[in-house]
Amino acid sequence: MGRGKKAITIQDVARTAGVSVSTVSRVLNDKDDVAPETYEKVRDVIREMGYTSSLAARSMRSRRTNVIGLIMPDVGDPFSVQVMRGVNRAITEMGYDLILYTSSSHRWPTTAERERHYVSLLNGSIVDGTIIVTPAATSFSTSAPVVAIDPNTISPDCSSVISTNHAGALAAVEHLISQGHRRIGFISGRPDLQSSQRRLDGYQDALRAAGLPVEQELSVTGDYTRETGFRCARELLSLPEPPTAVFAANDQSAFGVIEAAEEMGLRIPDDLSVVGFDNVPEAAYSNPALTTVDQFIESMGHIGTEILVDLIEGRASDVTHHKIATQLVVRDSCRPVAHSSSAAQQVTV
Amino acid sequence: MGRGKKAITIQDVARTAGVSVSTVSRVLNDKDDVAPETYEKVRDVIREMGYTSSLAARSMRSRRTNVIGLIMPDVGDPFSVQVMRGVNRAITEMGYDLILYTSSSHRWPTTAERERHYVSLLNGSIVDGTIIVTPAATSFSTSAPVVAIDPNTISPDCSSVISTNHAGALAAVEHLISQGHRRIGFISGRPDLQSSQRRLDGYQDALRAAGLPVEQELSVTGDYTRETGFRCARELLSLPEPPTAVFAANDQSAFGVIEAAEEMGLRIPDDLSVVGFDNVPEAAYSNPALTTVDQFIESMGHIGTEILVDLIEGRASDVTHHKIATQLVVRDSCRPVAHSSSAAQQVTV
DNA sequence: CTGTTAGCGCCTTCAC
DNA sequence: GTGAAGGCGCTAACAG
Repeated sequence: MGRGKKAITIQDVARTAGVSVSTVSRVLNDKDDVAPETYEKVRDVIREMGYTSSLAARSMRSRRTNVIGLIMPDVGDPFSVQVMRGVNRAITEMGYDLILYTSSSHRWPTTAERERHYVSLLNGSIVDGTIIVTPAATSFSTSAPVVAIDPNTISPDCSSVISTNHAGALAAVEHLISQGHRRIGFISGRPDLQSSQRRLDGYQDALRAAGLPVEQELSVTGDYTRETGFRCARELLSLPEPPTAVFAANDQSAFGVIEAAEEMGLRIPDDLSVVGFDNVPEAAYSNPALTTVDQFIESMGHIGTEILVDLIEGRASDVTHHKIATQLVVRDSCRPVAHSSSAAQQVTV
Repeated sequence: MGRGKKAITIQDVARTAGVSVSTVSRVLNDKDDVAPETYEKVRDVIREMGYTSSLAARSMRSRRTNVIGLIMPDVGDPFSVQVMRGVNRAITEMGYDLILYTSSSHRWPTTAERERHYVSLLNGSIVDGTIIVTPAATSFSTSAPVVAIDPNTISPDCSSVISTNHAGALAAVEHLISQGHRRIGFISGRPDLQSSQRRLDGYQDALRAAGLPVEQELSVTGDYTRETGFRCARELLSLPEPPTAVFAANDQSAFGVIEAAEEMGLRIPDDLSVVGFDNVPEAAYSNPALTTVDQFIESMGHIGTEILVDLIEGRASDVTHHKIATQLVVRDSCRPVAHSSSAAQQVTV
């Protein structure tokens, strides 16, 4: 609707209802010491005028807005979207509103600075607390609580939610090994994230446990994006002796691997086995359906929100680091190496 | 980081810089009447203290926050995500910040009421204007401008961005007809949206133009979701005389159709041709790759933002309704009916 | 029960 | 070029 219509304030409501602003405020905040008839009358006026109290003014007076902030690195990537779903479900249950903050990355030199800017912008202003997904920053100066989903390696002194990345990676690589794969490539995630580091450890530990060599050339550094997964896969598959299987640190990277393999004329799983990590919804729909490690991302968002609300409402005060158990999900992107064409290849060599 | 740390205010900055708050305010807003040395000093103090002005207080005084709001029906659905990408790119270019508002749906009886709540909550408060995606509400009482992406049928008196839905649907169905399909099913979208209505019109007009009958049973009402697409497809394919092709009003529905077809043992495109609408990124990755109508969703978000910013900055005052041209994208989910098994079926009947 | 009085943190005249 | 005062819309004491 058009311009010029000045927003109606609590004053307008008070005037037309014939009461004082404080009475309206009381009704707004459901204080009990208001006469039923007055309450009704004010409620009616509020409804009729379509009045909504100004978030800005409200948050300036009371230290509670019932709004929580969510800061994510990139809207649109499946991981973040899943976290958001969990957060959204949680706030619904707990009676909060959600504000997602995002911004022009180019105005800030580094992601970390950008994040810090948002946190201080939101926190102690219009938001009671903030959830930050895969943070690059390691500390925040703010009066309101912050919880990190998939935190940085520099363990921040804020609460966090993370999954059992090491165990998950172990399970994924063991699965591959049990299928007879000996040359297993690895594409890591964003190096600054705990999850990435732990998955690399898991990969290497699985190899060692099976008595396999940990070869440098089979392990390349990615950043959890599809594009990088694609590039890294090309690199791995162009090796003189390419891997027969690739463990990608997340599903996005795994999709990149599949794309690269297809482009190079390799069939999955016949010529190359691929395992991802995350179990984003797309993993089930991809072709072939992706074998991956479920880390219950939605739950991570949900639990993170619960922790945050506990902090906000004073039910908790310590920093907590919640761990979520992962689970291997076997689908169609892997098969025993014996039947793969690489085996045939070995014969010819 | 921890609790208790009271947020630092402009007063703190003023005190430690040895100037008055108004001087700090001037520096903050880049007013020119500040002595260079004072400016430098204040800037330094601000940086050192890590001060960020309170969004709440700021937006209460000045009618400009450089933040625009985005309200979408469901975070996570590909259409909304694409719009968000476009909006995000636009605000980056124009130096704005973005706040996405979402909330507990159960607290509000209808989507429309919820939307109105957000608009009045954000607008005239912490946001200079709002973009609303596929709105259910038809009007908003607010002082700040609003632009709708894919607006409601009740043409709202706010600016909007929409694509040439009729032409797009026409092209899609003509494509199917040119391949020999005569029984073409249609799954509509959310009935309250202009886009859905126009796509239905396009479907019917294409049929009529080709001299084909418009049969009631071949046209079912969906709501742009994958689940409903799935249900509708089962319905269509269970008909005594099922269609040989289905035009789904959007890609999500089309994915549902593909899923349903597979579950019923039909192969795509051999046994059933499918066309979608939107050309979301997933359409290219699906199996088979989906033939669809591109409506350049990201551009819709980008252009919508440009319109909004023009409104905010006073460069425009009229409501504008921007149209984006659609384009048919042929991929692998359709094939001429002559080779399909339905043709064989006709022989046996 | 309800109205009056102070500000919350900031920006904007208006003096100096 | 800079400071002081007023008020944005609202809530939280206090009075009555």
